[in-house]
Amino acid sequence: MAEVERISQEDEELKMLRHTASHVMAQAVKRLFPGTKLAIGPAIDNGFYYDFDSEHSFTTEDLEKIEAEMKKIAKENLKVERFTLSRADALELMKDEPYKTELINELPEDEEISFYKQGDFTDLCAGPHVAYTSKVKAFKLLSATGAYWRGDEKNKMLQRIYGTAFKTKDELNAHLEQLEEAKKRDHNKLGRELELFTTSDVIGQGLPIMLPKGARVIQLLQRFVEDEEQRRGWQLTKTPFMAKSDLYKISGHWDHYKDGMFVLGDEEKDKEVYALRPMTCPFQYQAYLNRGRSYRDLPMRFNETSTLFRNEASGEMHGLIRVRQFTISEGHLMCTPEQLESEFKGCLELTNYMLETLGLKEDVSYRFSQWDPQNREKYIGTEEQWDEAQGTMKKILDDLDIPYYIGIGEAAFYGPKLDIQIKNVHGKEDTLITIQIDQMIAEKFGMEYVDKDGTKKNPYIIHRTSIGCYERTLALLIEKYAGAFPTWLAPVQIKLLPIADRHLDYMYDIKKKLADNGIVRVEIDDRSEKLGYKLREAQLEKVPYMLVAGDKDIENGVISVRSRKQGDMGQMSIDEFIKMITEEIETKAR
RNA sequence: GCUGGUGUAGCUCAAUUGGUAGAGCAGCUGAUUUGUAAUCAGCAGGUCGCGGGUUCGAGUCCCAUCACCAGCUCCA
Repeated sequence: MAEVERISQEDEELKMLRHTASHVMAQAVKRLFPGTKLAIGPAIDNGFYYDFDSEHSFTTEDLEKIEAEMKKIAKENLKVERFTLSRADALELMKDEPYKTELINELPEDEEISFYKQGDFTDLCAGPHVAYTSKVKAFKLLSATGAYWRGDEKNKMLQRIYGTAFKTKDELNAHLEQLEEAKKRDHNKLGRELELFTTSDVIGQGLPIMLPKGARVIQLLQRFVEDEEQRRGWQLTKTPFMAKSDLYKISGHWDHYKDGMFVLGDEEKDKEVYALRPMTCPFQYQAYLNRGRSYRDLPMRFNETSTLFRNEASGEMHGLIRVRQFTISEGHLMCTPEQLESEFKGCLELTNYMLETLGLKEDVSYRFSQWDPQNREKYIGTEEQWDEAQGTMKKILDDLDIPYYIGIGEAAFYGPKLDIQIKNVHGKEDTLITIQIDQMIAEKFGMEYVDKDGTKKNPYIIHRTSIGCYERTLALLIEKYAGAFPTWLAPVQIKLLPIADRHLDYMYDIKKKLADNGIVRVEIDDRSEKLGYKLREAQLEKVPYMLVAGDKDIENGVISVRSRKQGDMGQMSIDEFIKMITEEIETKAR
């Protein structure tokens, strides 16, 4: 299948409309805040933005004013006209716009310099646009935030206003409603409400506390992953959470990643400096180096449920998606060049199996992350080595028919990656899983094997995760299922509801019987009679099964079953129920 | 790290221009014994994120700091 374009589902017309909306917004801002300088204002997925440089910092109230002005501009029904200028005339026209001037100066010699004009507003722009401002009628400004000029943190921070626009008011309202719905599924809100995790001011940023229910889900995932990996020939290691700086100097992390590490001690003063590990690689390599290896030992597949520490910048943290301490289903695979393709395939198959089981398979996309030859200091190795590693990966991806897109500059410092990307409920994309080929680091660590011909060679290394890191994966699962986990993963699978106090003992018997059959994620609501069946929504909706018992059930020795999926299932014997739920858990049904 | 916003009870939110911190839900106690979204009564719950300052007096104003949120940059 090879490289694919990421096709935007939006049609060109909608893009044009949004682009024009961004011009209308810029026009409104110029009218209301005359000194404002313009940067850029494109259409994006789901909307548009414009970056401004202004003394005034835009507030929510300003957004309302700008919206009102935009409505006026739409009403004025200005014609949107395109014209072109010579470079000199273009620079003259934009002499008060430093950002536009910079853009004009960087346009290639032979490029046509086009402008779009609507009434009192003219903007440097490649277009295209809709013909009249009156087309921009169903729009809404969403937020005012900061953004660096040209996306570079060394540049000035500008003010970005995001908005969205649709052809009709109905479509706009539907979209806004969708945004509200997404907020409700947000793992950072829902996960706290459901008591999966919390945070604490005195523990610190990016260090979530897993509450019993969240810890339970992660434990279930972890057992599932470790068992499956073992089945597929992976060997578990347990390596230290920290090491002397020596280790990271060999791996190159000390030079390339030190800012991202928690360093214990002072390099100037202390004889030895330690650092918490930001990745597992160099530790598992030591396991490989335990003794001499032969080609007969390969492939060697090491896995580890590995806790890592990364000193992320303070503004980066987000719920369980971006944290400073996390636990990843880590693995490193040492193999011969001949084995690389089939082993890579094995890693991918394992990953796909995990994604399918979790129900996330249809939500991911594949990114072939390559180095950026323009930014050499970010990477180790020679151009030849990178060409070879990327060539190998390309061949593998093509042979495996993976529909990928390319991400330049997204590679690890030691090699290319296949990143499996997923979007959260707000449409923001993150890496869930990564599989990387590394043809460079084995040599640095002196990792060798004796080949058939008696010569020593460096193995190829695949760095990979099978399910990603548990915190992030949990976050995505919370959002995917809106907190209603599949039965096999649900922290509480069954809620027992006695009708009245006198039915409580019966429920304790039921609970014991379930426990005897290995079903322990069970809660008795022993206050249900006190609450008058006032059941908390969050709990009720998120629990796969509720078992109710009253006089009639006890008389017949049965329970009344209510399933989240199927509703009222009527009465059944406890044995029947156990059989049913056990099967559901075993098949990991969604 | 940068830009902007937000921190009042477990949760959702009040508190005139600076003048004694309130409500609903949740919790606890008691009554009620009821077939699935709200039974009744009572009780308790707060160093207004933390620390300074201004003031006769600060939840309200100022400074600093921590955390949370949106975005940028960075990243699993």
